[in-house]
Amino acid sequence: MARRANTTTKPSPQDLDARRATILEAVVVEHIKTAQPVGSSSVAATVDLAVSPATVRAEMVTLEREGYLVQPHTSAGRVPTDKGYRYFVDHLKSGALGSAQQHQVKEFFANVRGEVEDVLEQTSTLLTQLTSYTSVVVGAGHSHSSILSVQLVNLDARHQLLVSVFSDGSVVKHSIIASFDVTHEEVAEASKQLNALLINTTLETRVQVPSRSDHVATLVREAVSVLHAEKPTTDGEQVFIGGSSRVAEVFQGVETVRKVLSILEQELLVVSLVQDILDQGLSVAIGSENGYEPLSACAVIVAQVTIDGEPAGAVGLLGPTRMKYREALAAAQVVSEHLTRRFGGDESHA
Amino acid sequence: MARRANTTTKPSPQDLDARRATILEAVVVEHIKTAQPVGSSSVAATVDLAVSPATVRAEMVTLEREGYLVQPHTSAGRVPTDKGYRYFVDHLKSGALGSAQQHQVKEFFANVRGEVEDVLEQTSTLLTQLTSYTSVVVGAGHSHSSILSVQLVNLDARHQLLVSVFSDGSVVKHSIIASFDVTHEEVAEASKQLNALLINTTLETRVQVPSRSDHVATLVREAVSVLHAEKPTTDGEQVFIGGSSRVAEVFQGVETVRKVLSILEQELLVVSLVQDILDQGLSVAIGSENGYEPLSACAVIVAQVTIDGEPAGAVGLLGPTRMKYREALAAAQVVSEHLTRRFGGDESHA
DNA sequence: GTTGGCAGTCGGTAGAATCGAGTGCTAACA
DNA sequence: TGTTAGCACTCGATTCTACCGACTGCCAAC
Repeated sequence: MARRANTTTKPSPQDLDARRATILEAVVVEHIKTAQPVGSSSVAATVDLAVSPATVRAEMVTLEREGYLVQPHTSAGRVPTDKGYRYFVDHLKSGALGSAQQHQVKEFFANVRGEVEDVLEQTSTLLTQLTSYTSVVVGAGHSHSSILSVQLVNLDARHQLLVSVFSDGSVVKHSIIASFDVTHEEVAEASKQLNALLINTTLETRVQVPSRSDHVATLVREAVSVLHAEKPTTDGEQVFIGGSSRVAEVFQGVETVRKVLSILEQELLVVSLVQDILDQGLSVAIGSENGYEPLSACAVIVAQVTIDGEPAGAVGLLGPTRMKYREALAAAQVVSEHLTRRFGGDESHA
Repeated sequence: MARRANTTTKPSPQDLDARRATILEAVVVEHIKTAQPVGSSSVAATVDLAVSPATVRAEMVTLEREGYLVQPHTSAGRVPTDKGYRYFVDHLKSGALGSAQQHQVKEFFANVRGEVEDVLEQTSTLLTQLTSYTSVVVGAGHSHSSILSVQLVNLDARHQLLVSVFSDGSVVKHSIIASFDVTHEEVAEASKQLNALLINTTLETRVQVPSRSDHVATLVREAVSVLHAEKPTTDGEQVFIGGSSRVAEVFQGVETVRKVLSILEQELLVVSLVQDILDQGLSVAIGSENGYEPLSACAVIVAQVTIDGEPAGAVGLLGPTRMKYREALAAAQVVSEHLTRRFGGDESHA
């Protein structure tokens, strides 16, 4: 399934001449390593093409004309464009994780305990440690889960708490403010009716609420409406971001750092960013591909997590366009597989 | 209560000579405004002391000797030290919020809806908008709250979910993995027993668990132990950080930005930072006062939120030592009061 | 005690000179 | 035709110098 990095459909990967491809790759690799423009002689040296710098130069002119490379200025080496990185990534043979890191991942998943949320949060830390990039872990919403139990609890006569448990193990609470004093008996009765009404439904199911105007019926109506009003938010998606300080390590300009951070602050935006990338069928979005101008200096890697074959979240990594794609892809891949295994088909989630 | 900014007890505010105090204040104000070292003539101009720069100079020498000011280098103006800021803050007449901002706060609290967590999170955004600094909102843990209800829910035969509702309106879930298949009847029975056992206790109460070895008793024991194991974490404290991107606006060095961000990433650390400051009886910690070396370029402002007179959280602002103390203090103060009012004595929390 | 005057310090900036990495072009070569 | 060596050229980066200007500290006069 992951023979090579998942690719695009749109910039049909019109294969480059073999030599040109080699040169492009060399430029990308070198630039990722050094962050400097790379020149023809350096390429000629690293690559086993047995050609002179002059020839490389000629090819680089072509590559530049075709938009894979740019010169920051005359008399500098070349730097890959987004298109250049794209080609590189599309033709990247997926590598494995270093064995130390593989060990770390195994170790981690063998030892994490706690609720799903805790695991996801810690996973984001793991990802950031593995790669030195900022990580994003998105947990799916529960809009498709069915309700296992709802319970109304009296905080005091005027305040009730509706606690709903979903089949995916998530628990949601909603405050209800009554316009009249509510007795414990009424709460208990409302709770009972709510259970009868809602168990095994999903948030998308429309239910028939009682139209009477007594206390209990009013409570029930209120509870159902407040529960179903859940949707407009991110429909329960959870976002965990790890290592935002890595942003400051990886970009040199304070202004870039600021822009990227302020994107990361907006969880809804992060969710849709990840979702957009997945929707495009990509596993990597490079520079402008991600659609957010402030992130044009970034590349984003995503890998989906599935439960019973259904998409149920994703892990992501955010770095500079000159990120270490192979390692980062491997890390995202491996971690998402582990998550899929833990929460997916089998029942062994601890 | 807030006639002047809450002060220290330790660096006994040995009052400075009135003129020196004026000069120090002028330096601080000017430096906060310009971020530049400020020179004697500039001070002489801004201040109504009717003295010449030379005199100011003489005083500044004293102030420097006493540790309130430093020169970045010979032939530069002076910059306040932490001690200088401390004096300034201790003698700051607390100002009011600008009327536009006052309006914004009122508006905000008139319109926020949703659960406590949502309100706190949005409050952190509000604070950051009011001040342009990074904000921290800490919600108290529920270790002192009593349990209103516990419920065990069957996810499947081997997995149960313990859902606990506390008197402060918080809801906590815990997964339980059974080593045997559990029937719905057993879960219901365990649930009943748990309620009998735990209602009106707090997490600190030790309870007598059944010692029998049947399924129900085992479930009950497991549930109680998992619930009481809660403590080691931050005992349920919630942290919301708003505007981390402001860090990049406010500090120029990427390295500083990185260090500060990586502190902010560690929620426990943030909680104890805030707690430490409150424990010292401070409302502002300047530079090294906060005890974290990476934050030595920062000042932290905190204001407590109380419920029924009991400390129940705090709001904080983090900026550079040259932050706009008056405005930031006012903002923190006002917001914390609004929170206190909302969640505190009266019953109007919507 | 205050002040004007003055020499001295030192960072910051502007300009010139230099360096060197890397290019594009061209002519020769296989 | 493709490849290569050679070469002139470009242009950012670095270094150096000179200089300016913002301050200070000190001192003598008020």
